[in-house]
Amino acid sequence: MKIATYNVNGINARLPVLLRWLKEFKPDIVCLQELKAPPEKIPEDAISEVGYNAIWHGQKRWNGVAILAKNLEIEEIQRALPGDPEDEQSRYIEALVHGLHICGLYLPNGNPAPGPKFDYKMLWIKRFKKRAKELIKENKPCILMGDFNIIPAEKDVYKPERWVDDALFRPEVRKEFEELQKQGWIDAIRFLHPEETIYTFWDYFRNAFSRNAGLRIDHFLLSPGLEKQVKRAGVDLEVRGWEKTSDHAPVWMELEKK
Amino acid sequence: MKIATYNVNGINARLPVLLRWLKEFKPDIVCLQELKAPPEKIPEDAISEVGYNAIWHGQKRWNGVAILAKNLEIEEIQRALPGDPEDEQSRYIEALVHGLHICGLYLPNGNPAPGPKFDYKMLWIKRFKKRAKELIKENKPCILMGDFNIIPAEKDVYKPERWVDDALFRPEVRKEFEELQKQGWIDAIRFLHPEETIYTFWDYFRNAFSRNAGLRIDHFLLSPGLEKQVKRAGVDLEVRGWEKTSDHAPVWMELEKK
DNA sequence: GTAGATAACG
DNA sequence: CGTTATCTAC
Repeated sequence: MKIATYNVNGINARLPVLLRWLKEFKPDIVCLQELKAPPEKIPEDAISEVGYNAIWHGQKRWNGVAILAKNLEIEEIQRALPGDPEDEQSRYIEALVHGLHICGLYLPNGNPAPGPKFDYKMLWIKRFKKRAKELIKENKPCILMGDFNIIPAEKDVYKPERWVDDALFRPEVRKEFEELQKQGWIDAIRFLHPEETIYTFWDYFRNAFSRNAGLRIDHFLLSPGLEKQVKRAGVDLEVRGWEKTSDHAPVWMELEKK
Repeated sequence: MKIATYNVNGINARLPVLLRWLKEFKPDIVCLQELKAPPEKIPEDAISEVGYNAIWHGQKRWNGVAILAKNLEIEEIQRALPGDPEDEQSRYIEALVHGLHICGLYLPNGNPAPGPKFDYKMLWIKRFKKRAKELIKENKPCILMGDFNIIPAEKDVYKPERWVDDALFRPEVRKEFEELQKQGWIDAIRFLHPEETIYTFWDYFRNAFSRNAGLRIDHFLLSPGLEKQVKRAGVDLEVRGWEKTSDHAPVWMELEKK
């Protein structure tokens, strides 16, 4: 069972790349972020034609998350992060797929920090931690996955010193990521590759990808015990090199049967 | 000697189509309109690579005219229509090419009429007639060519009754086109094809091209005597059917040696 | 419908 | 840099 997360940066602009990736890399369960399309403009038919079911939470211009599954039913649980009925941003979706509890998230970027956007990010994280704690208590296999917009540690960014004041790397944000792990969640990529330099995002500008000036901000957080079923994980770097590609690469992990 | 006029509707958006047309149809002298690009963004190198010299009069967003010539020198005469130093719109360019006096023009659309835009159109036409009269007096071979935004007669529009109040077809505008002809200028297309239905423009919307819901608004006006050298003229309809094409088709005429 | 400019967001 | 939306013009 191959599970992947991919910030597409515009599902319609990315459609050829997305479809090619689905066809060539065949992930079983996928969380997408930054659809940047209203619900009615999600290319459902094209996704269906390559064999995927899908549920999504889109909004007019920005954000937007989806869960795709290949020949598997997707049972939606909720499509909003609890804790703030006023929150209009479509950044969260939760479903049961193949007995797995999947939470797809697109955590706020938060820049510039400090400021209202950073405040929103911190509040969003607090709401998310609350939901994460509930899920831990359920004691069922669960994955929190998506674009966290959090660089967990110095080794997850090409030049840490340049990022100290950035909302993706500020100490209070990293601390929240640590606290999630203290709840019991396991950072799958780091669990399998404790020391390796692994990036999932490279800015479009200044040839960031060819210079490998990247960040690791797309993550899988596994509920306790699930790590025993994860033997392989990685980043589809090749996709980041395709024409008209996203600034993120797809990130994947393989889940073995118990 | 093949001479052509083509409203490209954005020279950069149209570059593949323009280059393909130049390579396949090999016009010797070309007037372009609606470059929609500032002078520094005219793709000079690409045009040069397919064998054309060029001069242009571009402006930031709209309008913009150019003269291209294949292996021929272009001697610029002026790049503004005389008569209003305040006029900022780049709609006129004049040059000597191969002994021919070429005036490339993009006459204002003028809609909605009545209104300031229509007033500007009428004033522009008056200035243009003045220059045209001067050119007639010079008694040298000269062609006024480009997008006139004038439908000369009922047979030049698919549904005349729908266009009576349009700035392209209003009686006072048609009258000005007639007056140009009274100065001595000869409408080359109509001279060769007195009765044929010939269109040069089809709206993008409502499948105007496939319904042949077109207009004839791109013209060649020949100085007296030049008509004897023109034996063939037409519209490159095929180009209007290409991918990412302009709403105008290229219009051409062939000039024989005396 | 299409193009270009601009603004917002990342 | 690059995506989407809005605006303007045609």
